[in-house]
Amino acid sequence: MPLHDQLRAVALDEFASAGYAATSLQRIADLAGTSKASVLYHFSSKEQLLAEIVDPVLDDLERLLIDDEGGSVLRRADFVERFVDLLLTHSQVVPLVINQGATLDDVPVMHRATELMRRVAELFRLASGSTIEKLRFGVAFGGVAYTLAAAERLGLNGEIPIDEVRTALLEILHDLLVPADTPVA
Amino acid sequence: MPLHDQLRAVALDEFASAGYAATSLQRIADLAGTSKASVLYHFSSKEQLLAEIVDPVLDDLERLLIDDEGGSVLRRADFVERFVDLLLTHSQVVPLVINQGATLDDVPVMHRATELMRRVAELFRLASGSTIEKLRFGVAFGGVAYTLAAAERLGLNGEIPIDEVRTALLEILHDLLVPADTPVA
DNA sequence: CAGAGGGCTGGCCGATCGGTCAGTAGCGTT
DNA sequence: AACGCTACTGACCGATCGGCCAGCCCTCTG
Repeated sequence: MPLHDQLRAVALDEFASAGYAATSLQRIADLAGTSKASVLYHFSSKEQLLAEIVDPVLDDLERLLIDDEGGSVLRRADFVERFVDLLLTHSQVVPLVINQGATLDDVPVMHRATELMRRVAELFRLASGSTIEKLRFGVAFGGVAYTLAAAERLGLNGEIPIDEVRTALLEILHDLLVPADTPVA
Repeated sequence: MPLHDQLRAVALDEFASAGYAATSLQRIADLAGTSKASVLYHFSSKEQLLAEIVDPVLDDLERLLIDDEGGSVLRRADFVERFVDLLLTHSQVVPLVINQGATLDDVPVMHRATELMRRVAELFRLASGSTIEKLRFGVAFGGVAYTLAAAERLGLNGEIPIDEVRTALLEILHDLLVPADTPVA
C-alpha cells in the first residue's frame, strides 16, 4: 500500500478511537513507521488529512441526497436502506463525524458534515413534525452511529456477521423512521 | 454563586460543547472572569475539574443500578423511566460522557463511566441476547444521548417543553427496549 | 556522467498547553 | 499591631503541539 494511503488509514483509526485533537501528527507518523515531516509532505496540514478522510464519505451522502431530491422517487424505506448501507460502508468515519462534529465545527469539512446531516433531517420533514417525530429521527440516526462507534468498547458485540447487523439495523430504523401509521411515499 | 461553582458550570458548558481536550484552563478562567491560576487553586488539576463534574452524575447512575440489582424489584419499564429522568436531569453531562468517553478512557472518571454503562447493558441482559436485541440497546441508549447533544446543533428542536420531550423519549425507549413479545419482569 | 525531481528527514520555530510557586491583598482574631 | 488563614495572581517552567525549511538520498532521463 502506498504510504499516502497507509497514512490515511492510520489517521482514521486514531481519529476515530482517540479523537482528532488528541491524535498528534507525530503519533500518526510513528504508527506508520515514518516521520512527522513526511506526513506533512503527503498532506499539507492536519486539517487536510482529516478532509481527505471525511470528504469522500460526505460525497457519497450528498449523492444519496441528490438522488432522492432529484425525483423524489425514492420511497422512505429505500432511502433508509441505502442510508444504512452508507453507514456500514464507512463505519469508522460515521462515529468520527457524529461524536466529534460539534467539537470541530470550525474545521470546514466538519461544517460541511453538519450541513449534510441537517439536509437528511429536513428530508424526513421532521423539522416540522411533532415532537416525537423529531426525537425519533435523532434517536435513530444518533443511535445507529453510537452503536457502530461504542458497541465494541462496551463489549456488546462479538464477531457478528455484517449481514446480520445490516438486517437488524434496518429493522430497528424501519420501526423508528417508518412508523406503521405514517404514509410511506 | 461561589466562584468554585461558577467555574464548574462554565467548564461543563465548554467541555460539552467544545470538548474536554479543546477547552483550555485559560479559556475557562476567561469566561469566569478570573485567572488560570485561580482555577488551579479551586481544582488541583484539569482532570479533577472534570471528575467533580461527572462523578455526581455517575453516583446517581450507580444508585439506580444498586436499587435495581438489590431486589430486582424494578420492572424494566420502571427502570427505563428512572433512566430517562436521569438523562434529562443531567442533559449536559450525558453527551459529554457519551461522545468523549472513548476518547478519554485514560482519565479515571471516564473509565468509571464506561464501566457503569457496561453494567447498564448487562442489566438488560443484552450481552447474551440476539443480535437485534444488542443493537436495540445501542441504538436506544446512544440515540437518546445523541439527541440530547446534537438536536440543537442541527436546528431540530425549538423550545420544546421538557415534559413533552420526556414523554416522547419514554415512548421511543419503551418501543425499543421493552418489545411487545418480551416478558417485562 | 550530470542534472533534475520526487520522496523523505532532522532540526528548528512560535504558540499553547497543564501545572508550580512565591508572593500579596483582604479580613477576622488575639 | 501582629498574626494566620483564605482567596487569588503574575511570572515562569517543561512538554508538546502543528508547521516550516534546508538539505539528503535515490532513481530516472539526457
